[in-house]
Amino acid sequence: MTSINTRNTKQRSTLLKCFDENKGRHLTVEELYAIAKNKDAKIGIATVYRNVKHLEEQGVIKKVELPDSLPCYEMCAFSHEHSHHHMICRQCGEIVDFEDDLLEAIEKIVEDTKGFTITDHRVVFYGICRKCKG
Amino acid sequence: MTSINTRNTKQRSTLLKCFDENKGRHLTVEELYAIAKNKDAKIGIATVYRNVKHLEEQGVIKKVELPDSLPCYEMCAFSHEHSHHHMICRQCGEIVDFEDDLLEAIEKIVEDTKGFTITDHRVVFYGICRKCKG
DNA sequence: GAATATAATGATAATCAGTATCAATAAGAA
DNA sequence: TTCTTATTGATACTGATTATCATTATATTC
Repeated sequence: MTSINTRNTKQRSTLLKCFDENKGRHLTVEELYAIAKNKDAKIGIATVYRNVKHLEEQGVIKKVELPDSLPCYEMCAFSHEHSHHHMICRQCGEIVDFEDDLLEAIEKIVEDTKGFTITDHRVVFYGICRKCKG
Repeated sequence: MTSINTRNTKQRSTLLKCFDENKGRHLTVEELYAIAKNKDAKIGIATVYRNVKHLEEQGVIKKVELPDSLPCYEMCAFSHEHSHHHMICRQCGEIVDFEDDLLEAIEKIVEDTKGFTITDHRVVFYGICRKCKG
């Protein structure tokens, strides 16, 4: 379970536990820091930044960048189980996930016409959610 | 041609001219500042930031946020003429535009299943471009 | 065209997210 | 237990963006 040049510290497993207990949420570094503080009041913000970078490099968590907001992170396990994209409501700001692999057809067309081999994509839809439509 | 509570300054039209002469490019604030300096050596960076925000609010330019990079701006006229998305090559970093309205089918599905009325979308594809594939 | 009100400017201080530094700590191998 | 060094916490620093403020200049009114 131990990687080369990596040590399993109390802080790192605390942060992993935070992600694990918040599957399905996207956490900013500050949010993660606040949650982690409840488990380890002495944890430092720099440690949170360092471990977020580290866990992202290890492929444990995934960065989610939505427009006009700070980057968020979520567990890869979750995002793999449910390959999903994001919809943002222009009115209430709520972020709704939706599972989907409908983009594959589009990717095929782009690959054919542009000679561009697509490995990944990020998609955000904007609109008005069901709730705000009343 | 004059809006309420708005004055057409030399600096603002300089910046508009910069955008107009760079249609199809995405400019960061710093890039815009450098280009504008050639036309008006005395223009200040704060003025560039202020006018970018102003022009965006007026719907004259559009913010383009790509992952892991600074926000860019482009003229809306251009982005309307050619509704386009972005492909980023993982190898050389080149950003390729592609025109498309293939997402409409997907939007219809999302609207039907989620009750979410979609008004806009932002899409980034990642992959390897033709050049890098050799 | 002069007077006027105030939007806009330029310079720069302040803010904010994220990174670098560094001495102290602690994980894990020997 | 000893030892190497990855990691930590505190904090200084950086770079991008925003706020402040005295000054300038636009556009309206006379």
